[in-house]
Amino acid sequence: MNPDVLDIAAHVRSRLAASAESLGIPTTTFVLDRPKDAAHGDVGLGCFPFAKALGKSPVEIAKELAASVTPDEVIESATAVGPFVNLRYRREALAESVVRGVLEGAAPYGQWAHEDKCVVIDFSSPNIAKPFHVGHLRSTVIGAALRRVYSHCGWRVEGINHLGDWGAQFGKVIVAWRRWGSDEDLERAPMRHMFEIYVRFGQEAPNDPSLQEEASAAFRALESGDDNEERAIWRRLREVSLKAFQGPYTRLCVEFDHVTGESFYEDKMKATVRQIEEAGITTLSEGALVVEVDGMPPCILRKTDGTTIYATRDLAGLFYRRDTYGFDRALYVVGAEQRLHFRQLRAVLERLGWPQAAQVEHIDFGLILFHNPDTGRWEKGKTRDGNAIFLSEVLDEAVANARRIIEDKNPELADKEAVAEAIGVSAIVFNDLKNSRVKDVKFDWEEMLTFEGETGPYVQYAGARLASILRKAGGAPTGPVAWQALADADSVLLTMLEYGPTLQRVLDKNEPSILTGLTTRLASSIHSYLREHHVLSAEPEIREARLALVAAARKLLDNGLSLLGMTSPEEM
RNA sequence: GCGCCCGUAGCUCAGCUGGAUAGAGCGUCGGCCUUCUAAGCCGAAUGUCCCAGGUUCGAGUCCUGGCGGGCGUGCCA
Repeated sequence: MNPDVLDIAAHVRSRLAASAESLGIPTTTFVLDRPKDAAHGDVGLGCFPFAKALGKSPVEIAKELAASVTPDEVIESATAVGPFVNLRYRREALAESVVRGVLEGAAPYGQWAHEDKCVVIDFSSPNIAKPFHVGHLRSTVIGAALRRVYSHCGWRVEGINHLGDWGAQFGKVIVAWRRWGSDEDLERAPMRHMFEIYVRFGQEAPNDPSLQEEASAAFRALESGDDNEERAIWRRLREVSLKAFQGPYTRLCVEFDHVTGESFYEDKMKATVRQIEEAGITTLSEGALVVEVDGMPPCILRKTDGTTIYATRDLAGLFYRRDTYGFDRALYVVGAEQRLHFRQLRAVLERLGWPQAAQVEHIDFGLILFHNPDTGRWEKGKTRDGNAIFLSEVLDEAVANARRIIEDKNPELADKEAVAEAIGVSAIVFNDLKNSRVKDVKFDWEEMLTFEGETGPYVQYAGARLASILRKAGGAPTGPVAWQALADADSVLLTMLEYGPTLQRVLDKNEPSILTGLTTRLASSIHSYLREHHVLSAEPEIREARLALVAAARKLLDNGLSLLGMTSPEEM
């Protein structure tokens, strides 16, 4: 933290710890949190865990501890309420610490100090044989958010788009292209066309066994390494797809540090397999080279037909990442249906004796479910007519909705199109990041296009109101601020104070929804505050203090949203 | 069959390392725009935290066993 700005949370923690120590209380198990009832105080500490060690009741300990924490420039009071010690910040200390902390970009509000830690995040990783549909949204959006949060918190981050650009499916793609591909259609609607011929392959294969054989042969030819016809087709289709993906990535503000697909490991696979063989943990089983793992099906390294499988490529990727980046954490933002695969990978690493095996984590997330009106249930995979919903359609629909609402609510708005894009796209991102990862997401147009309540636009709207006040005031105050004037803003300030711990929890659990929740609560406290407290018409001293608060809240909201991959329009 | 995940208000979900009276949004009902954006605010009603045991001073949270749903389960990713 900026040495000029006092970190009041740390201050309270150390004051409490000092008092606790003098009473013989072990401070390792300190759990400070915000009391459920705000009337109790700003920070609470339950004394239950100390009772056994001290041989006293929690109530008694709370009383003693509260008595030993004397007020100072930060702590207004420490009171025992039953078994809890509750502290109250001095309002001016709270306001100054938070508002200056944010405005001056001090950690944890601004960039955290660089740590010598590296995280490798594998996310998005679309299969380039298939269109970029809504199913890819989750990995993309969750991974991109994690990438930014880790970076904000001082980690070195290697965000990798591990494209699905290799594997047996490309045999099918190549054959489908040879039979039904059209240059003209590929030019006009590349993803649509590739999807169509891929689907056609799936439809015709059951009636025509030669297709499947041809596909296997094509992948063998591709994997042979020769510069043959198969490779030329593969290269061309890969390029076209990659270009087509750039559209959604740009709209979603998603960036990667490396775009290295499975094909990147083509020439590293042999060495990987050899290393694992040399470790003596492989066996030959039913014609395939496998690693047996406890309580699970074996992990296959080389199929009976001699070609590799995704496990081989993921292992090659892990070897590469370890050697190249020396990661402390390796995250795979991949759907929950691949849990077994990642448990197998980790088990292989453990058998290899990797010390960092436990740091290889599958960041799993739930499925996107579609409503089936025939069964009345939510089901995996397809929409009713069997068509995949393209991500760009979803974004377009949300933007169109934003456009309609702007026309209705704020028709005078300048630059409507850009604002509609910002609102629509962010609404989709927010919708995907608002619940915990593991929950399945029900694909519901109505819910996604709702802009009221706990939604992206709700949070953006709070930011736009703040921005509007700042605009009218001509900016944030520059002179000294009468912090005590913000005594009535504690709900906003205390919520802002949670920013640091929230980011820490996002990292601990690899769970962006925790941050989404904070932005919602911050927006909510802002909306309420603005209703009760007028800024521009207040007495000069109060007006200046409130402006400082408004500037800080706006900035923090903006920071939080950009970490999530959302934009905050100045007006909406 | 086995493994893993989920089960909290009518619906969608929060609930942090077990701790204070289980909370939001949507929907319902009732208020609030001659003051900085009503995409908003305020209020009301709404609970067998799936069930049964157990551990604990204390369980929505931990353990065991059920029930319901989902995903996966050897050469797709």
